[in-house]
Amino acid sequence: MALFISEQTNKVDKKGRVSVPAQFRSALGEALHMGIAAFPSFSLQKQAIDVWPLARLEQLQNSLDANSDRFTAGQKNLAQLIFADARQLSFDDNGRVLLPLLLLESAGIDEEALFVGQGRTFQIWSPDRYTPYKAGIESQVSDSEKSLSIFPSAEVHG
Amino acid sequence: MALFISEQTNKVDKKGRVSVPAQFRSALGEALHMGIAAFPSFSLQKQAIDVWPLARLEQLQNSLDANSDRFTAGQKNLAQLIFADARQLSFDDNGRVLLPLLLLESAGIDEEALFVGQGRTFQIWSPDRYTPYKAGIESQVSDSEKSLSIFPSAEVHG
DNA sequence: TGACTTCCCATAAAAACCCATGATATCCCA
DNA sequence: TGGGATATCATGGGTTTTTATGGGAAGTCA
Repeated sequence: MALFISEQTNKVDKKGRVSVPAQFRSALGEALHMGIAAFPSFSLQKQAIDVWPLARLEQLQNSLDANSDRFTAGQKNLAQLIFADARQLSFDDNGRVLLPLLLLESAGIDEEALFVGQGRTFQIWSPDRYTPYKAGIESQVSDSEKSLSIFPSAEVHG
Repeated sequence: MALFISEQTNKVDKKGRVSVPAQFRSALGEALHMGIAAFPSFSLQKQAIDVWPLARLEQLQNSLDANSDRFTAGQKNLAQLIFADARQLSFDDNGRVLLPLLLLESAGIDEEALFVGQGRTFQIWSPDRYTPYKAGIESQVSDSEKSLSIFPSAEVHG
């Protein structure tokens, strides 16, 4: 499955429907039919919505089944919370999903939903919340980190 | 995949399309079909556009998945920003890509786009911005650096 | 019944696709 | 080696398709 990249703002209609950006849908590929899981982003203190392809949740469960000992108690708790809070979303014929009210509220989303690619997953933000959040992230990257190749191994392998 | 070298200026038409130099396209080889990712260059304070073959982004994601501990917090943030700011561009039958307005604006590109090879990646500049930038770079190379047989690794790797 | 979905159709804007052209560059053969 | 024939390239413009979005009708569940 391809990566989720780029940002895009789409409208939330009065029924709570939003178009998932076409690029994200095609990045899902086969996984499109399985659907996606959305839950308040724990890493962001529930400021936004995290979206995973359902297959990724299955992977997590498989991991837990197979190597339970490799997870800390905290990680297991987190997994529990994710399974509890996640909502499975499915696509209509136009590539839209219905965002449950609970999720919209927790992310402070009203009329517009901002989709943000994060590689293997993506997020959905209220534009108002995203702007300052992103500025914060940017300020946490030092100039030297910006100018150096982001690949630790790039200098070695070339 | 071959390297991106040389400079070339091409026109941006009113639809926002630009021909990617044929040499760059052939340097992409197979990667041409995967497409490329373009984002405001962090190392250049967003003065220009950085372009990576999509495969390079995938490499980065794989790296993050496998060796998360080898990255600094700042590098992880930078990766997040890249995934958010990058736009996936694909080629039409004539070797053109559609440059999103946001990227054109951030790079100050109007009618002409200057492609600059950077080895494994390339940049896209507004010609107006590039000229003084390049002059600055040149002035920062000392005479001794110019005259030395450069690059320690050149003799090693060949 | 009433709230909420799901399914269907309509539409404007944007993007992808297709074809045409002039300018270079490359090839080929006498 | 000259020079016409042949590709390739950059560029423009029209047409078709996709995308995002809205709303109605039918279906579902409590």
